[in-house]
Amino acid sequence: MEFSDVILAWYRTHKRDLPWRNTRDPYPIWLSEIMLQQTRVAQGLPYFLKFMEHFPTVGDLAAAPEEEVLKLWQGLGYYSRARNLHAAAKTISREYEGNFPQTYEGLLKLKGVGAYTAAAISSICFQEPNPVVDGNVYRVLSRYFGVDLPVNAPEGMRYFAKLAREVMDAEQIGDYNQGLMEFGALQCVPRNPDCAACPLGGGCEAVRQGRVGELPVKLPKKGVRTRYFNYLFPVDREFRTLLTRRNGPGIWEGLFEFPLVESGGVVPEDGIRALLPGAGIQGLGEATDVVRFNPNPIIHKLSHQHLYVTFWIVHLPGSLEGAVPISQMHSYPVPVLIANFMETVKNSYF
DNA sequence: AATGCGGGGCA
DNA sequence: TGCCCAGCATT
Repeated sequence: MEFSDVILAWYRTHKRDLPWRNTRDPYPIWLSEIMLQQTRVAQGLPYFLKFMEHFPTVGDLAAAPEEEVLKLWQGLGYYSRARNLHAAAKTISREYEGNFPQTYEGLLKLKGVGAYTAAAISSICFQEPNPVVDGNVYRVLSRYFGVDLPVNAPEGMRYFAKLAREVMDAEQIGDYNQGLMEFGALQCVPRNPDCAACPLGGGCEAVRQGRVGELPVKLPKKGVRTRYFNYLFPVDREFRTLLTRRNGPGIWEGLFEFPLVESGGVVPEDGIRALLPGAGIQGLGEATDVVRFNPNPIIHKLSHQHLYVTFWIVHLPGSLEGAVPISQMHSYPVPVLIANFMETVKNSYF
């Protein structure tokens, strides 16, 4: 048996029963593919179920306000995926009369759909023979064929794209693609794979050379940036607060947050008042009282940034312009960091 | 060609 | 702690 036959045979007996399998309807396939970009199945699954329930069709998704889409996406990260998902739904609904493009090239035009996702949808839904190349595929191919080109550099990406096409099974492309990814996720795992139990064992170049632990090769990524965030949680006379939308570019674009002042380091208790104007919010200067909420900064780690976050309670004697009742602040799409604070402050303060 | 973009799980 | 995850858009 050659490579693709082993993958297909393995897939038939090991495939997980997931809700987007056993369908060729592009809507759930597309939704799952977007959600699973850089995201584990276990993390994306509940979001998929939630979205399918709220938006049974692409038309339902297109008709929703972006804020509602972001709220449902809250916690899944990489929020541009949600905004692009929504934009693509509008395109499909309004320009394509609710029908998905049925070719790789057509799918590629949709916002948020790149080479991987176009290959996945076109192969699974329309049997177009395009190989998917994701993190799983890089790992399996680099090991089985003993390729040590960096998978995150252009030359390596071109090489693996070509290799992937050469070894695919064009006749059963949908199952082959899903099988190869499933194989990477369950058998050819990143660390300490059980090569003794691998159906490809005999033909694996990495096993033969004793280099399983070295492959795939990845170029080091840039270090993380450290930032200091001071969130001002205004509480006015009528127990209302202020939430503003983050307009990009940058992290959490499209999500809401409390007035924010960034500083060069952790701000002492007697230093916060001088920073209030930095939030650019009228009325904060009239605060009777500004109290640090968390004694030590909350360290919120993102892939590319480490945030040291302090929340400050800003008591206002008057009435705040454009404020939202504290009882309703939970309905806004916010970063996990803000959601956690809202939950804590609700339990400990009010 | 390089960089930025979340959050969670695991050894 | 560092690495990885069904990648993409932007520069």
